[in-house]
Amino acid sequence: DGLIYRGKRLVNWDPATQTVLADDEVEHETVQGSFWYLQYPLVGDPVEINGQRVDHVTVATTRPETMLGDTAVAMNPADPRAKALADRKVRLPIVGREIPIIADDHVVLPNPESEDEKARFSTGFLKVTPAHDPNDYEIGQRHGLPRINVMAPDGTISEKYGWLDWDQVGKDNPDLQALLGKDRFEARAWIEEFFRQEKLLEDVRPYTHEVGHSYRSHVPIEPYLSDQWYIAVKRPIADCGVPLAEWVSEHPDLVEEKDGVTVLQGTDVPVNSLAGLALAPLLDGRLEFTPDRYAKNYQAWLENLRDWPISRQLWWGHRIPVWTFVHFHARNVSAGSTDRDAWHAASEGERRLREYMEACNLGEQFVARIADDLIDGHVPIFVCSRSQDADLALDLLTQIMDQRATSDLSREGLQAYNEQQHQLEGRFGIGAKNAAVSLRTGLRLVRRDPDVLDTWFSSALWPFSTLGWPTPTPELQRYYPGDVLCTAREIITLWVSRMVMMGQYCCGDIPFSDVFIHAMIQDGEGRKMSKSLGNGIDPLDIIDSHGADAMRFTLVSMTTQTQDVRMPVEAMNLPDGRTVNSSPKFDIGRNFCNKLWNASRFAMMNLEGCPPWSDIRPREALADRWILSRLNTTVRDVTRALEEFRFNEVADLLYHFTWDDFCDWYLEVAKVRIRAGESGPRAIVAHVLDLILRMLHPVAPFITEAIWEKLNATARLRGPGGQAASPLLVRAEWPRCDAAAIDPAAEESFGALQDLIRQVRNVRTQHTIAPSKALDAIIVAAPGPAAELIDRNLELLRALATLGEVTLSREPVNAPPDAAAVAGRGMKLYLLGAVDRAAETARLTKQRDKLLGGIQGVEAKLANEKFLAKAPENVVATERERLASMRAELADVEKLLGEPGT
RNA sequence: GGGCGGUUAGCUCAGUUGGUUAGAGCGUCUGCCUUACAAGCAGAAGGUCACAGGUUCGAGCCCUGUACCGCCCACCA
Repeated sequence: DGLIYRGKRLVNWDPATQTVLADDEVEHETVQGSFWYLQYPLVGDPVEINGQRVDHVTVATTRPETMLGDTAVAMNPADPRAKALADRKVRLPIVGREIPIIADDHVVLPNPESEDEKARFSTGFLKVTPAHDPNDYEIGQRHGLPRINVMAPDGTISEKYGWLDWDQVGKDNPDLQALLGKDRFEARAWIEEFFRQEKLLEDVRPYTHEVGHSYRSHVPIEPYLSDQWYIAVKRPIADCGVPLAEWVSEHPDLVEEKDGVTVLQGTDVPVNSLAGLALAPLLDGRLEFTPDRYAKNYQAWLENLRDWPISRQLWWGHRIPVWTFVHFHARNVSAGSTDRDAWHAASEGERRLREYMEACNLGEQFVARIADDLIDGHVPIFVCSRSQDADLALDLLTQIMDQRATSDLSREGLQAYNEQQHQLEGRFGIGAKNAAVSLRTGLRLVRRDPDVLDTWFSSALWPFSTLGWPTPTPELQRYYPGDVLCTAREIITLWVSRMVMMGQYCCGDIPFSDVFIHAMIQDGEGRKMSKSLGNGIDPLDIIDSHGADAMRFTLVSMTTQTQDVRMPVEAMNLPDGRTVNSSPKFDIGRNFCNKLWNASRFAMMNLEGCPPWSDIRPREALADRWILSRLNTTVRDVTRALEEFRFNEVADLLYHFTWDDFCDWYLEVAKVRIRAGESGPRAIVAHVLDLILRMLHPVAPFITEAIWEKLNATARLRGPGGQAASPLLVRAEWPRCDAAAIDPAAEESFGALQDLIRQVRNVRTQHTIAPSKALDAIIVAAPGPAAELIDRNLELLRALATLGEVTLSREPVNAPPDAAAVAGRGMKLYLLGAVDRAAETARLTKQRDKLLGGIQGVEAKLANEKFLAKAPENVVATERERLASMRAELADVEKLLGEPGT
């Protein structure tokens, strides 16, 4: 579609790894640098400005070493000195090159008072180095300045990479000779020293600024003139495979016409450009981010996108499927010929190449493009392969050979290589490498492009290339598009946007509809984890120290909607003797997995031969109704949290349901009843554990799968529809909430029992009564529901509160002497034999004070007429009820305080 | 320079349209090897919700401002 082109541009060059980087692969770091003030002498007579004799201009720079490539000095046309100085020339020190003073609006006028830091540091004169600075490149284009590249790709000073006037300025210049081969930072020091000695260094001022660094090597980026492949991201595509006409008519509010092009509203992004294809699904709501604030990042980036350089000078990666040809015209177009001749020859070459490819039935499968640079005085023709037929496979094999040093090849390998070369020549009628020019086409294959694709280009294809694209495989049809992408915010632009872009372009649809952006883990001090700091955690070490499920559970429980989470890092000794970075955070997951395992062991010990869950009806026991109510509430809430990407809530809900409700309460109740010979609790234990495992499986896959296997064998589980459960948990159905099982009355009643039990336990602690010592008790409960509740659950109370003889009285009784008492929800419990009066008084007093505090608060609220007038009725009613119940409770407590026992 | 997130118990973090006396895990204190589990059980202590204003009957939550920590984006004179 003509979207890929080749261009000589200033790129972000990493001199350490010697590759180009995209804009978003550049990391900006604050650097303590300097401003150097360099004097460039005027050529010819001095000028008078405001009565001052001026024989030089002073430029300010943060990078003195680039002065070797200066081709102009610029000043603002509004500068009062411009009249006298514009169109004069200066002589560049060291180099001796005479360069013009030009006028350009870009130059910031000096102003020591300004808030703009640049204005404070500016002298009004800007050295212009088009080959080594992006701004200067622009100025150079505006003024037709030469681009003199003074550096080699490794960042050393070199005359070999485009130092256009080297023959004039360098040949007999000992200073420049001395600079050759010096690293850019050595050259900086050398040049500073030169200016100092020549009394041309006016000043050096400290300056803090942002400098781009390579995300790979972390060395400062060098803006470098280089040939690279680009993708045009805002170029309209004639037929982009997406039904855009309908989309435009359905979303008139999202588009506008600009210069005859349909662009997205408020942008210069054509709807049928790559950027437009990625942006439209966000604007129309098909693509959603969670948390949604990240959508803004995505949008802003795409709206301001510049063409994407996709070639990289690396070893690993998809090799760019491009061959370079040049055409040798009969008239021997060679060095010295005019551009026009070269272009003509290339057009001729392209025509003949097309003809030739058509004759070989390859015409449909290749695209040729003419680029604007020369090879040996010839305009090259780039051929990009699009197919995977036998001929191309042959090429590919050849190219794989190319990538190895010949010395690495075995004799057989070398022979095979040569054979491939011959076959290639035979098929194309042209030489593959060092081969003669084809007489038939006049074309010479110069080389296969040695570059590879940007890793993010390859990664952009991931959602469909992994499924066999472009072949319409069953996998592709089944799994593309997908649903959710879960990733980190740092690659929203690098990866997410490119996947959407390529998915739209190549498959006509977005690869996923939801993007979940999780937090980034930092160390305990809020720093990014990094190899150089040594504060990172290796997941494989955590698997050794805590286990895979423990790690996963902990990470899920940390996955909130926030931007960062901290994880304290601690060294830890492993049993095998290694010391690794770990974190106490993972204890959460480990302890929980352990708890689950132990609870399952208990269940398994009791489930042999238990009746199937579906046979246990009706379920009358309070504890059963309670745990089933809690279970179904949990199913409902976990499902909802999962659907809304609130992962920490999923982990939290399951943690507390499993540990608090199931283990601490229901299993304790079940123990008592199972020992008493009841079989109901066994089936319910199996059922609850079953659903816990199903819900927990995504968060702790290994341990749940292992337990499930045993549980299934023991308890013969059923699916929600009553059918036999899948033999593997990973394939088992997600539980459904049984709304009918949610039972607020049961939760209320069981809550009352829990309250009572907890209070008794509290009394025991306060009175330092040995936990094993059973105490007798008298419970007073009003006839009706309260008495029923106690009556039906006496055994349970005895077991969980470690009580001995328990008497239930439906009538008030006189407080027994030497009894502690607890009260609540219309019940009173006298704990006989708790004799510590001081402790009892302290406990009850504390309870009373707490109640008094609460009552005061509510009373104040209800005394406020504005509250009564303006607050919703139900809120007022709730407050009234609260007050009543707290008063009743207070009355009980005060009565107990006044009783002889205390 | 532009944008965003955070500041809640000693530590790490929840807190869903503003509505009981703000929660969890770890740590701390007390007592327990109770035949699933001491990596556990039971009980307890611990908070001026960063600061200053404002809106409201009512603010951890909404608004304004300040401070500090951190992240992202932006062409390095």
